[in-house]
Amino acid sequence: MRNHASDVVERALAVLDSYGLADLSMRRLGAELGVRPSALYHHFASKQLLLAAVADELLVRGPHRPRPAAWDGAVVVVCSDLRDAVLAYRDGAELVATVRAFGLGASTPHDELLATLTASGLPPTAAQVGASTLLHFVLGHTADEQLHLQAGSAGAIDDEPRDGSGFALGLELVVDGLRVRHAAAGPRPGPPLTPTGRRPHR
Amino acid sequence: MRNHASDVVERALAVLDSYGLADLSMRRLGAELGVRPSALYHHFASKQLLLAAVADELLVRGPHRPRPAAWDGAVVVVCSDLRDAVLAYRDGAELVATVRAFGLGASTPHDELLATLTASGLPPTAAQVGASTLLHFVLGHTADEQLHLQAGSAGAIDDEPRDGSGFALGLELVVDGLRVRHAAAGPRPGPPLTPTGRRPHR
DNA sequence: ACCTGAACACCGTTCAAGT
DNA sequence: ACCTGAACACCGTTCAAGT
Repeated sequence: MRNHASDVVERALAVLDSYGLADLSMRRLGAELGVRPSALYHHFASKQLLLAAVADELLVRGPHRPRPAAWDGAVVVVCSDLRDAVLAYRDGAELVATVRAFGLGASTPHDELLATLTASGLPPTAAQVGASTLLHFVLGHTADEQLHLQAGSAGAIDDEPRDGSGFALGLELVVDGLRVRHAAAGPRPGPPLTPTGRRPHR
Repeated sequence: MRNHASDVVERALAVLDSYGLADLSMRRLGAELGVRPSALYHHFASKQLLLAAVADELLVRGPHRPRPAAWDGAVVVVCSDLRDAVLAYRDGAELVATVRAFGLGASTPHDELLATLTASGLPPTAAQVGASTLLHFVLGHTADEQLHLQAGSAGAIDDEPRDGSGFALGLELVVDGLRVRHAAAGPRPGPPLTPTGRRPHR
């Protein structure tokens, strides 16, 4: 089939969106590409590295809105871009969180948050904690939303429905005395989430 | 061998602490109990349910310090207890987070946080977001600590060492205008983390 | 009540060999 | 450069049958 690494990543994104992260196996992906699973190891040394590449591609495909000059406004936009990027693919938040946990992936949102918070005048330790906290917040909460939406559509877990209108209603974060107003974006209108926990951005 | 469900949970905690969550398989656990893997399904309908019971037991074994009367002080203690509970077993934070993500487990910390924030006079939506955010923060950050400590000891991932002195250095959370001071506990002395990402509490 | 034995339908990964 | 074929060492789960 003469696939490129980019073909593999693209197909992986399609499998992810259609069947979810749990069903994104090397064997499944190989079959989808008309290739033996072992062939994938020519392109990626491990599944972890493959997933890292998939997560990076997912983030690249997300929105990249212009950053406001003010650091607190910039933080809001970075977090919103991240949220929209992971919501565009099924299990996107879980994927990015997993890759991050393993210390892989480009981690552009983390770097940008850290740079923004540092540029705001925060001491390095506070900026590190702030960036880490914001990422946990956005990815964790968004993963919850996606997971519960899928559970609801699959009928796997019965749970009272959560409001999916936004992930940081009226929330503020104060890092070492400096305020990040609505740091993780307030309730936004936007199209509602699909029952698969996926939402097209733009 | 005539095991009880409680024997299975106890042994699972031992396996978790010795070999980590990834190596806690039904087959491994069965072997450790001198029993076929299928025997475990007499006690728990699925691995998920087993893990939920293990996570609950882990939380029960954690510290339960008295809650201050003031709601913001109580939040600090609830979060600190949670942190110490999950730090007492290898991969504890990851385990509890996983179980929580699947909507299983007693979720006592979540309920208590929600009750505390609600009692503070927060509107229900803000209390929900606050409880969820605090949990993501504590579990996410603690999981990072444990994971990176293990990675360091195993030499699996090379990464600049993070300071493990605390997980919320000088951090405050403001939910809907009401301040939760040092909500997730500041730097505490306490014994340092072991290289396996585990710390005996008390 | 608790467990065995055997099977089913899967995993990630390695590696010599092919084209 | 990309892939096959075959193997290795695993998974979770089901289910009739044993004690």
